[in-house]
Formats: sequence, structure tokens, C-alpha cells
Amino acid sequence: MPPDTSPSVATIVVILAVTDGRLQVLLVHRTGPPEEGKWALPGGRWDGTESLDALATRKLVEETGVADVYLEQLFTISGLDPARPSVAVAYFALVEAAKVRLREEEAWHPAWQPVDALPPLAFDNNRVIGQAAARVGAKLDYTNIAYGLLPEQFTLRELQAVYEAILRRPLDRRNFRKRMLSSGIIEATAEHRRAGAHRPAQLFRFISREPVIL
Amino acid sequence: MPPDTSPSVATIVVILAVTDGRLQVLLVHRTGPPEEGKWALPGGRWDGTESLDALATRKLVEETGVADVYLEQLFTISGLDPARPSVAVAYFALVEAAKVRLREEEAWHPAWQPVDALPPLAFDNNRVIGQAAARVGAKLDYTNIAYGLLPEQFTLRELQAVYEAILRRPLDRRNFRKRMLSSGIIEATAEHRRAGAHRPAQLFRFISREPVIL
DNA sequence: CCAAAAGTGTTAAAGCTACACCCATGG
DNA sequence: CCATGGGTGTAGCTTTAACACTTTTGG
Repeated sequence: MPPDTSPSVATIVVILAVTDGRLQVLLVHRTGPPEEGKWALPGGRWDGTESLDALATRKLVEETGVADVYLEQLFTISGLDPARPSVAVAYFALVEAAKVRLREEEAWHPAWQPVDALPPLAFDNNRVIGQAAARVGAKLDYTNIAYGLLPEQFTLRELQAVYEAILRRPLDRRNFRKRMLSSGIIEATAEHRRAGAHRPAQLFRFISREPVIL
Repeated sequence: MPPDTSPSVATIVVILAVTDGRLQVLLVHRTGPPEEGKWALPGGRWDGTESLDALATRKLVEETGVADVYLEQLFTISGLDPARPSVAVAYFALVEAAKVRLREEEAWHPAWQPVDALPPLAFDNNRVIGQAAARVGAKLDYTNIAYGLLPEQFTLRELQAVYEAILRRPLDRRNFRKRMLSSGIIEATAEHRRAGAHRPAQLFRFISREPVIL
């Protein structure tokens, strides 16, 4: 077979969720060269039969079992593979941790790892994850992006936990409530959630669940 | 020749500048199918010998004669060409209008056209330009992005004209000055510019000319 | 001395931060 | 009745918006 000089196109997906009060990223173990044995972001080769977005979504569903998630492009880089022309399109996705079912029996052992304490990863995956986390943090301020990390209905406390995990600092409960309610991105539902020996919490929802891309 | 099914990779560049108090985009006339004769964004096929960023930069220099400009990725789309797998990486660039020398003698007749009054363009170029303009507008607020549209030194009035062209609304001169100076992104130089029968204007510069990517 | 653009300060309104007590519930 | 987390208001401070007169220059 002659050396292949036609460009290779691939996607990489930074899958993020909040569990245990921390922002976590889904990593897999590389089972082949290069960088075999290292942790890396999931991804896959593009064969041109579907759109890039569809490929990224499919990879996501394969790893997490979750459909209908927040998916956004990060950037595209060329030249990762020294052997041939290559382009990698990086995405990030936000998923609701409770809905995810990892395929832990697979050879690549998918696992959540906290974004703020990652080991050195294959390629420049640390940088890619850092960029994704920074983008999400910036968008918390002026978009509804947190809807991707939460169920349809949620308490203000749960919403605040998501914000705190991403911003990595505690927020004042009263000010947070006021800011969220006056922002116009969430609204109260008629329902409450009873959970333990205390006053039930009102449930809220995002008024819009459409992504905002700038 | 057999049908080519290996993926085609191309770049598209939205080149923006401010002239006549308006945000303008550089368009070229398409000289071949598809969409022959329509206005479109400049771009070019990637052959894998240089990075995508280098290709976009080169296209930019070819069209404008300007080096050392602000260049940022917008997004990547697949499936523009129905005949084969294709990927297009869209960039936007900011240039200083005064430095540009268009190659008007070329067959494709490059020309500036105001972003707020574009004719229907080839492919989805209208959408791409809209997205670029929106991104620049959003980044005006919290980055030094305007440095790409201005010379090294400039008056506050010139800076304000750039902001007004992009935001499409007038700004108060006094508040603008206070906001800019307290933002810490610009600083006064020792120089002034004399221009006509009025008080000379102090010249300013951006403290940092590094792009901020989120 | 006139025309033209540059430079400057104050006041009111809105928004943000910090902070402590009462409420509803289950056990 | 007690422990637990949910819900609320206010005062000081900072930030933003609106607005008009003086300065420097060239002709």
C-alpha cells in the first residue's frame, strides 16, 4: 500500500459533567500507539458519511449512553499526526452526570476524572480540556449553558453547586438566588421536592434550552 | 480519473475592517462553479503542507497585502460540497483598513462591503459573516480585540469610532474615555497628533496586543 | 476672534456584596 | 422539640448613565 497522503479528519470530544461538587471530564485509556497506555480524550476518525457534529454526537452516545446533550465546537487543529496531513476537530459536551452509564467493561476503561487534578494526558489533551473548562466558565455568566449539566427540573441549590464546581469558588446563596431569578434564564415551576427532614425546595427550570453560540 | 472520495479540507476567511464608520467585510467574485458569479468569502483548498492557520494567514496576505493581523477561528463545518466529503474551517481576521491594498485588477475583484447591508452571498456565507461580527462585538466588552482594527497608536476618538461601528450605536465620549482608561487595556503615550484647527489629541496604545481566545 | 474637536466632573440610578434570622419538614 | 436545609431583606459600596462647559489649536 502506498503511503497515504490524503488528509485524515478526526473529532475529539471533551465530555464534562459535575459530580461530587467538581467538574469532571470523561477520559479513556489508549489501547494502541501512539501514546499507548496513556489517558486521553475519546474521539474517532471521520469517514465522511455523516456530519462532523453527528460523529461527535455518536461518540458521545457510545461512551455515555446519553442522547440530547449540549454539544459545541471548541476549535480545529492541524498537524497532530506527523506522518500525514491531519485535522482534528475538538468539541466539548455537557452531560447530566446522573444519566450517564459508562461502559467500564471496555478495554479503554472510560472514567471520570476531575478537571482540576488531571495527570499528563496524551497529545495536548490537557490544553484542550483547559480551554473547554475556560469556555464553559466564561459562558456561565451570560448564557444558559448550565442547562446542559442539569436535569429538566432542579433546585437552586443544585444549580448553585454546578456554578461553584465550574467557577471553583463558593457563592452566597441569597445573592445567587436573586441574580438567577432576575437574569430571566430560569423560572420557578409549580413543584417542590421533599428530601429529608427540612423544608421542601422549590423546583426551577431553564426558560430556554437552546444553546447560545458566539 | 476515478471519483475522489478522500476528504477535501478548505479554509474560509472573514476579513473585517472599519472604514467610513462601518464594519466592512472583504468579498471576492466567484470565477468558477458552483455559485459562479456570486460574491463570496475568500478561501482556499488545504494541501497539507502547511498548518491551517498558516493557510488562512497566507490567503489573507494575498488578498490584502497586510501581514501580522488578528486571526481567530470561528468554526468548522462539514458537508458543504455535496459531491464528496468536505470540511471547511472558517476564520475571521481583523485588519487595519488604511494598510490594505486590494488587488482590484484580479479576475475576482476583491472589494469591501458593509456587513450591515450585504447582498445574498454564495453558500451560507451570510451566516458565517454574521457570526464573525457577533463574536467581535461580544469580545469588544471584555478583551483587547479592537487592537486588530487600529494602528499601533490611535486617538480615543478613533477607538470610539471602531466601537461604534461594531456595536452600531453611538457612545458617550466622556464615559467611553473613562471606561477605556479604567479598563487597563490601553495606556496613553507621550505623543499627540495635530490635525486641523483644534486642540491636538493624545495618542494611546494597547498595553497588550496578544489575542484572548476563549 | 471664530470654528472645530479635545478634554474634563458631578449627580442619580442601578447593580453588587456582605451579612443573620425565620420557615417547613421528618424523625 | 430538635436538627436540617430552604427561603428572605437591607445597608453600604461600586458601577454605570446622563449630561455641558472649558481648552487648545489653525486660519
